[in-house]
Formats: sequence, C-alpha cells, structure tokens
Amino acid sequence: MSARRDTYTPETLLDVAVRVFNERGYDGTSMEHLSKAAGISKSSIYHHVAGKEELLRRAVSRALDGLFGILTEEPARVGSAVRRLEYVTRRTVEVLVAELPYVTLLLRVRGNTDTERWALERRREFDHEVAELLKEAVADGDLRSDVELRLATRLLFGMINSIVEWYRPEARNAANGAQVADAVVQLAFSGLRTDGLSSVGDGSGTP
Amino acid sequence: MSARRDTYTPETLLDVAVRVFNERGYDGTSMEHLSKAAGISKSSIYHHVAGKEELLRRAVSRALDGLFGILTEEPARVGSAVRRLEYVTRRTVEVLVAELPYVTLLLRVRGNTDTERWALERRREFDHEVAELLKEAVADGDLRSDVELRLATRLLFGMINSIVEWYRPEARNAANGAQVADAVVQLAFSGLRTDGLSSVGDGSGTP
DNA sequence: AGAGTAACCGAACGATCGGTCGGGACAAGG
DNA sequence: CCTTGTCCCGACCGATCGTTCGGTTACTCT
Repeated sequence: MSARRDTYTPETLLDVAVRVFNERGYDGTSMEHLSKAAGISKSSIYHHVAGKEELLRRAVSRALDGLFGILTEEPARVGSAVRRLEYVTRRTVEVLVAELPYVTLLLRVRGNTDTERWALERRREFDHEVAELLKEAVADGDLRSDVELRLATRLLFGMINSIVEWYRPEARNAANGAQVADAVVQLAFSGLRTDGLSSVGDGSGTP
Repeated sequence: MSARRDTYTPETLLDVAVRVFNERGYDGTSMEHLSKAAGISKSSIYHHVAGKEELLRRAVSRALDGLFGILTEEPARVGSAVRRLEYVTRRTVEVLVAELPYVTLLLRVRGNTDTERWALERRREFDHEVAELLKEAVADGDLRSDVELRLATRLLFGMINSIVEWYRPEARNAANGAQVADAVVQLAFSGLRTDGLSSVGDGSGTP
C-alpha cells in the first residue's frame, strides 16, 4: 500500500537518464554513462526500459504534454488574441521551468532518429498555434506590424526557449518560474527601453 | 600561379564538415558520415586535418573570431552605453548570419572535450562584455531597471542566438542580415507592443 | 627520365557502441 | 519446503567508433 520504492522504476530511471542526456548530449551519452550515473549495471537498465531511444521518447513526450496542455487551458482559448498570447507566453515559461530537464532535451533533438523527427514535428505544431495567436493580435492592432510576423514569432520563441540554456533552479539567487515569466512578458511586449510602462501582469502569474 | 583548386584544403573540407555537424550534431556525426559527404575516403580526411576534434576547433575558432572582432570596432568602444549596446546587438546578429554554420556549431557545444570547454569559456567572456554594456546603460537610465540585469542579458542573447535555429539564407523570402538585425533591435529595445516608436535604426545597418 | 610529393585509397587497429543472454540473490506466497 | 517473480549482474554479441598504416596514382620540378 505504501509508496516505498527502493529500486528503480522507469520513471526514476528516466530522471537520471535525462540529467545525463542534458549534460553530455543524447548522442554523447552511452549506456555505460547511464549505468554509472544510475549506480546499476548496463544490462539492468534494460530490465526497466526497452533501450536508449525509449528513454528519449518518454522524456520528450513529457515535455510535449506539458506544452500542449497550456493550449487547452481556458485563458488560452477565450479573450482577445493579445491577452491569450500573453497568457500562453507566461505559461510556456512556467512549464519550461517546471519541466526544465525534459523541455531542455526536447529543444535539443536534431532529427537523427524516428523519435527525434516525431518530436520536431510536434514542436512545429505547437509553434504554429502560437504563431496564429500572434497573427490575430497583429490584425487586432494590438501588436506592431512593422516587424515581420514570422520573424517576431521566431524571436519570441527564441527568447523563451533560451531559458533552458541558463536557468538553474538550484542557484542561490534563482528566480522562480513566475518571476522569470514576468521578465519574459515585460521584455517581449514592452522591450528593454525605459518608455513602455504598460502593465501586462502584476507578477502573480494570474492575469 | 592561378588559384585552381580541384582537391580539398583544410578550409574547404571544413565547410563540408561543419554542414554535416550541424545536420547531425557533432557527436552524432562519424568520420564515415564526413567521408560520404565530402566524397573522399575516411582515411583521406586525415591527410588534410589531424582529426575530428580539429575540425571542431577550427570551426568554433572562426565563429569566436567573428564575435570578438565586433568588440574592437569603433562604434562598440565609443559613445553612450546604450548606443554601443545597440551597435553590438546589431553587429552580433549580422556576424551570426554571415558566419551562420560556424556560430551554430559554437552555440551547440556541450563541454565533453577540452576543445568544447575552451569554446564555452570564450563564449562566457563575450557574454560578459555585453552584460557590462547593459549594466552601464541601465546606470545611465537609458534601459529599464525593473527587470533584473542578468535576466535581461540572458534573454537578449537568447533572442539573438535563437537565430541559428531558424534562419535559412537559401529560403526564397529570406531576409538579409541587416533586416534581421533591425527586427532584433526593434523587438529587444521597444518590444512587440504598439507603443514604443522610438527609432533605433533606419534599416541601413549603419546607425 | 627520374625524384619528390600531394592527394587519395582499402584494410585493419583497439576501443567502445547499444543491446542480449543465462543466471544469481532475495523476498513473497503457498 | 518449493515455486514464482523482481531486480540485478558479468560476460558477451556484432557493429561501429576515430584513427593508423602501407601503398598507388598523378602531377610538378629539375
């Protein structure tokens, strides 16, 4: 009845594997590396999972589930386009921070295997949905139209996705997810310069 | 006397290698892959370069030389901090576009070898120099101070560096380097929203 | 013509790759 | 007691890794 777990499950093993994948890169990580990090022999890993690629598939699935979940939330579906875009931007940052190792791995796949190509495909779908929001917001006159739409979408995602390259929750002065989300929304919508003071959030994460 | 070149040089071979590295990832690329792409045998590659890691070293060196070169240019050294920051931002985008495959490779190294760790170190140096500019500009009151300095620096670089993930110069409607640089500067300094109309460039690339 | 060399090749090196196999240790259930 | 199943192991598999080596071709220079 109790949740006692002394040995590995596919999930706990995944935690270890994803950590090593992110440190060394997926291709740069051997099953030997994983076995050392997990403290069990190489062959024992195959008792829990089918192989290296299944670990990758489980990891990127978790990341994608988190991201697509955002689009089903109510504030992402109703309201003005610019409000929905702000919400999705904020929530994407929060999910990215909450599921950091998994999203990190997702954002680094190169497309060498079927699993990786499938992950790239799903990512494109998500980006496309957000791009539609941005398009609507520009049509509403709420976002500037002098910067090309695709360019702006790419740069917005570039800013968000870059978080996985530097955010370290274990750091002493580490901001939490909502704080990082605030910074991203402020910068993305109002820029660095000291003029845009339009409030786009109070930091509570619930606009 | 003429520059006839029918065979490979270390430089032309590097072009091929960097292309494949970026497609498959450095660790995911074997010397066999390189030999197929270059059209010569695996062993012939060693006639031109010492090995796989030297190809990586040459590539990231070229990228780093381009980036650090920016900091020696006059507009990056004289004038107000915010002006210098704008200039460095614009030029970084331009160098990134001009040396796209090399910078792409640089931005993806994970630190598995000495060469990769050296590249990461140099990158940190460059980022630090730009962070200093941003700090000065905030002290001058030219940039907003309500977003934490380090956060803003990371996000600015995240936006810029993301370009390697989507910019494809061979695309039909591809923007050129100066146009992308304009979009980045507009977004970074004034944001997405329709209010900041402060001019930070006329698109000529020479502010 | 002969010597030298740049460019290339096929074959093979030891090491490591992801993955398989048969079996041992141990706890639970009868 | 014996069986059953979970969890793990060392030994090993064929394939592939980055690299080396001996040798061939073709061009340049004298």
